[in-house]
Amino acid sequence: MLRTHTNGELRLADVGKLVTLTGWVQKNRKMGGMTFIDLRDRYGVTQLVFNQEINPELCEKANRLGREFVLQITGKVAERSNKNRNISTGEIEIIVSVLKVLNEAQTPPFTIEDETDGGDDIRMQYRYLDLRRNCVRKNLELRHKMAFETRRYLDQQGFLEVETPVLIKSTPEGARDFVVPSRMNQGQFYALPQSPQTFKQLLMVSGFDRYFQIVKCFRDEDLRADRQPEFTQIDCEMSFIEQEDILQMFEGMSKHLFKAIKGVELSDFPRITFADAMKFYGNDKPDTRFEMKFVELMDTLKGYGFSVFDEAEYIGGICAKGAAAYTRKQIDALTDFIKRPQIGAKGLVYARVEADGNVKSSVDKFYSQEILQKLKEKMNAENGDLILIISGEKTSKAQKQLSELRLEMGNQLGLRSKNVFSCLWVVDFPLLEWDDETQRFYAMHHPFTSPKPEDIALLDTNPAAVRANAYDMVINGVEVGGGSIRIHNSGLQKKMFEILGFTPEDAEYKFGFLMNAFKYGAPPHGGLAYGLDRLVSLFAGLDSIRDCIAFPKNNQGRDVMIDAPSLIDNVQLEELALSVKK
RNA sequence: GGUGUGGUAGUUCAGCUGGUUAGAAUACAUGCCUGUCACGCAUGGGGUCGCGGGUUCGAGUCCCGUCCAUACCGCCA
Repeated sequence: MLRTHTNGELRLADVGKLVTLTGWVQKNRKMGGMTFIDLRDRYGVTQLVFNQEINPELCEKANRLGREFVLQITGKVAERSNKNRNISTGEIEIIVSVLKVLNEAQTPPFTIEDETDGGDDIRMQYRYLDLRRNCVRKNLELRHKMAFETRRYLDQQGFLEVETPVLIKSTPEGARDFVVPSRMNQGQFYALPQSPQTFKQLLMVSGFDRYFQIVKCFRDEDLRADRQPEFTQIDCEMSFIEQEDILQMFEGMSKHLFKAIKGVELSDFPRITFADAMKFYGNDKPDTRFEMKFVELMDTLKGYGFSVFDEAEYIGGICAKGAAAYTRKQIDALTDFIKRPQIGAKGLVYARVEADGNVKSSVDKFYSQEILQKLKEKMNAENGDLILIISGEKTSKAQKQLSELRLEMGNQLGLRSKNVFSCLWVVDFPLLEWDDETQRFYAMHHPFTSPKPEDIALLDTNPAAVRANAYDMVINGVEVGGGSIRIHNSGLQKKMFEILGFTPEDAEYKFGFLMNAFKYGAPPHGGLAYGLDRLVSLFAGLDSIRDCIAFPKNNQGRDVMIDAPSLIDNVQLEELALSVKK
């Protein structure tokens, strides 16, 4: 070993020991007669002292050390005369007697500190330096701990981690596949898995009744702060279970993680149906850290000559507690916010409930105080509250807009603290989703999701109304996981493919292996997959999942550090029998 | 594919209504400094104002195009 201790472990009790440390120069403070160097590694920082009077040559040598030089030093642990209470090793320092430069370093393009002077771009380009920063390293440590606790919990519950292949078959349902050309089978392509979905179902057929895998998944879609082209799932599947068993098992896992990692005891997760989530929050992943539920106002406000409302298919309001003091300027800003093209609302109606109980609205022309009092009652508003109302010609669109407004108000009123965790299950998702553009149904979850038994009859008459045995785990408005009870009957699976517009040949070509497997005794099964990146971000209070990924891609799907993707040379193309369009 | 924001020193940014030699902080270098820990003080070097075109006597600033970054919408079974 090149060292006897790390830079985070020496304390007063170690005073007098002769130690050897290694690490990077965090800071070199030259005081003239003496020099202090902060030596950093992953465990912390230890101060080194060099004294001109005691050892002038060594002190001179220390003065020439730049940031990020790699050192090995030997010296005696001493108590500091001036202690630094801010760091764990702040009561001691090392009086260095031997100094060896293990490697020199160029000056890094940004400072290696929590409050770095580097922007995102330069930090990503030099990610290996960025990862030296305390705050970034901590995120990866948290990620490790969460993966470890996940394995511990699932192992205790009898789950087996089984690896599934990464080179698989392209089945372009849903997200676009990343595709890999085959050299030995020219003109043919593997796809990278969007999830190990079919494989974990096959493992159920094989009798691995409790499977999990912490696994990379790939989707070739546009990126977001919470979306990377490659991301990690905690992928789980169980046999001989019902929906309730899955919810219990993974609610238990979430509770375990919160307890083990954050020391937080969670109470049981409330459950809300998809229909109610849309009705009360306009969102299938509601942020339930705060109430501010939608109140539908068609009966209250329609038919009084205000044409915008009279012609609306939906009128809905939220009640912002204590926000009646909002100025005209603030309300105008909210109006601008929801009018942005991304949200696209036409306008915002507001009603202030004043201190005396009177309601003052932006549509007083059309509504008497009597009606406004009814509105106040319906909204369950108290004096000092602000009622915000959005209407629209299409219910789903207006609810979406109101949802954005609700979240923004939550932000503005400070109701979305990163230290509060509100978990719930959203259940009873629709099985199918109609797409106007292609004039066909798509599976809302995926084509292996089973319909609720009581809704199966509707498959032929009203497919849009069929509910699925599908569920999402939502924490603080983040969809951290989702899953379903699967179809385990080849006949029903065949019917699903039919409804989804697959020809029998198509279904056979893409998923024949699965339907075939179901003929050989498939057990009832179902599962769930967590987005590990999102879960870690949530635990760490990060704004972007990039911050908990060691080497993430940028907005264009590029790794700017290694400069990928890149061109390949003609020899490679020829081997693959590919040509690239110019 | 679309909308918004941004691109100026190694880095993070300021630079107004177009007008002298483009600034600050930090980083870096040199010197001074024996208890610093965001050390301090002094001095210094450092610029293709993303790129191309246009308007103008004159463009970092205005216009057009383009590239890059970023947030969001579409997309994400």
